[in-house]
Amino acid sequence: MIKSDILFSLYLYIHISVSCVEVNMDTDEEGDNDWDRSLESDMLETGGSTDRVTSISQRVILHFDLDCFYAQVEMIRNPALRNKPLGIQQKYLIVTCNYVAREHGLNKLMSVTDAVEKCPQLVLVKGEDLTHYREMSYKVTELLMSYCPLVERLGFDENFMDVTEMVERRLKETCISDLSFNGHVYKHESMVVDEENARLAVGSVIAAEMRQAIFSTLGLTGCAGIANNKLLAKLVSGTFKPNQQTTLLPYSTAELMSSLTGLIKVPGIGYKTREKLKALGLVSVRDLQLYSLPDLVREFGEVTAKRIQNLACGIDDSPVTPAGPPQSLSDEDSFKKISTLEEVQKKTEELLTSLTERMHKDGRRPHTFRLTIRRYTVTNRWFSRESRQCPIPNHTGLKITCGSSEAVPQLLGLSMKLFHKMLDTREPFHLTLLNVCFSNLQAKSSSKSSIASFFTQKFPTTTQMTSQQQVSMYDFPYFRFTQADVLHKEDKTWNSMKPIKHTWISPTQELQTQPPLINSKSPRQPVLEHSQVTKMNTTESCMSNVPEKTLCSRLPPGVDPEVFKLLPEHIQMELISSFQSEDTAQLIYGPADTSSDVDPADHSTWAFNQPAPEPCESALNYNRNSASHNHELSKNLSSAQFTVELNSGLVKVTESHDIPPASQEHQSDVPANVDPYVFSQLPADVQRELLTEWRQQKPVLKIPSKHSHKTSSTRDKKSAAKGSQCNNILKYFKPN
DNA sequence: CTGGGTGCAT
DNA sequence: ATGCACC
Repeated sequence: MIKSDILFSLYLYIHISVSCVEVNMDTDEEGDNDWDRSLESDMLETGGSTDRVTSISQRVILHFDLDCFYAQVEMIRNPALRNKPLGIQQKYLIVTCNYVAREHGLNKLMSVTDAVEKCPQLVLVKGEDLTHYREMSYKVTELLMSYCPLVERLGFDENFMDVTEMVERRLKETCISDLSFNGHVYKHESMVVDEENARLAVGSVIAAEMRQAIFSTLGLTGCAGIANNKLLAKLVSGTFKPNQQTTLLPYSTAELMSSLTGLIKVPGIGYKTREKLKALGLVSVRDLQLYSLPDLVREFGEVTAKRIQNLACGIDDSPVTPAGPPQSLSDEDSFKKISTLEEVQKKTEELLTSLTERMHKDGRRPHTFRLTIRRYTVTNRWFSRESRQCPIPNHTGLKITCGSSEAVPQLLGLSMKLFHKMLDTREPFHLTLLNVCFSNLQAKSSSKSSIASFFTQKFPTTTQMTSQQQVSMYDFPYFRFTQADVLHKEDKTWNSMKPIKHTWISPTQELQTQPPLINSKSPRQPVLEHSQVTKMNTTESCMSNVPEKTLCSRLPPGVDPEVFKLLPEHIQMELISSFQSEDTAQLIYGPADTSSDVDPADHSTWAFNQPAPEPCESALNYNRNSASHNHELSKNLSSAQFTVELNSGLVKVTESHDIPPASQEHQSDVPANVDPYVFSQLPADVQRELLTEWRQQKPVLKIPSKHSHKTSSTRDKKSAAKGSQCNNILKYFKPN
């Protein structure tokens, strides 16, 4: 095979010249195609330089994206909205809408006018108050964290997870022949699990379990993407919507990237960057992949240039940075016009009142206050926010934390001072936005010396508690149960930990008998041996037509562009990646892939991935029968009354006051910091055990952990900073 | 006239 | 400290 020879010489070239890539050829199995596979799996991820550079070093990253999140929350709060077209309105915009509305042609970020024109029956719910969305959002994050602490939030409705370690653990106790992909595999109707893709397959199973957990405990559906980095996981997660999941195999990366219709679709490239790139003549993802890096550096600086070009190639070694409590709390409102000092005062006071309340509930003390305005200008009515900030005096800070009503007037005084720093009120002004923000939040120091407690938190004396997240986890009720329970049953080691799901999410047989989200299809779908699969994809995706000049300028000396051109895209991508100094990659592509659209006929994995509009029946039964009548869904979300008024053919739904929570007479034995619903869902024997423990007033188990992430050193600083506050994260996660 | 958040560059 | 960019 001529092509084989060409590739092999290239492969040798790389081994000789790229020192950071150390593929161990000796351990490769024999066979003609091994070189090919090595390139694929071993060269893409170069992030862990100390790791063995094998496929093992590849991360497994999940991205979760809840379907039309605000709309789902409102439909849970008021189930009557389920089968109506529903739009969530902020000011004049429909920020999101449910899928019934989407059938009428509605979409995100439409103006109310357009939306109502398209769908006169549209039900509108105001969504400017984010309280319920924020609460639900943190419940989702917390639930995911119960599986694995490496969860990063992106906005309210997205979460990344690094489940690499979880996958490794599971892989050890699983036979590859027993594995199958759960959900879709990008651009594949079926995929046989082999050594190369086993980790992603396990990741897809984990993702499905977590989606199921989110659904059965919170009633929310969403999509998931499974890939080797955050960028790709996020990009692939939306391939099948709603309520489905998709796995990206590494060699499909090029195809996924070239399916993007514009640079703005690349997460990390936003409006401004796109405009700058446009000025350089770069419009498509491919344009950016091919562009000269030095020129890009000239425009963006080295760091950004490399980053965005890598992104265009599907390369992203950014770590999953665990969620902590928010680092700032802010509240804002926008409006047509505010032009008098009185209006400013009034609006600021409103904002401060709610913000201060939130801050009080948080428990931490803010040390910095910021006021932001947006002025109306004809030319740039777009952006241009201006802000001034100042330290919060001690006496004010204390009043915020303790909930004193004097806090607001004091802050209002501060606000007006800041306001006058920005604006000469003798001149006329026109504001369209006000924002107040608390930042520099510090956990209130306990009776202990603050220095001492800082150190005990930050540097646990022994190997115990290497992860800052786990410190907070012990204060989180769910974790007390589940981890203690798991440890009792599983011999007190983290490594043998089964997914907490089995003791927490599905405590009853009932729940476990639900139609699983898991792939019901037979794992046996033997079509091709691995080598055949590889070969097939190698030959089918050959590229051509790359401008000669570009090629020559990008390739290292000694590599024949003609030869290089013959390589499949994904190989090229990886090769060029390795040619780059450090971790930068550039890519040479063939003509843009025109088949960017998802094939609607691809229902290969459809059966087990159907959208599930309602939480499973037995979960509902269970909730109805639960002692508290006070489960998550009703307690936190279904407690609003709605009044419907007809208004010029438009149904407006406005929220009235919340119904007080149901009584909790049956939970008298449960400590205040324990969620009765969660408790009620535990197996009876665990309940008894816990009750016994509480009666004896034993302290909650502290669980020594040898759990430590290899990435932790790279973000020690950040983790440490969050760690000092992490006792407070439970304020956000704690039910109720 | 989206709201609320994060992180980086300067 | 402030603005920019991003989701």
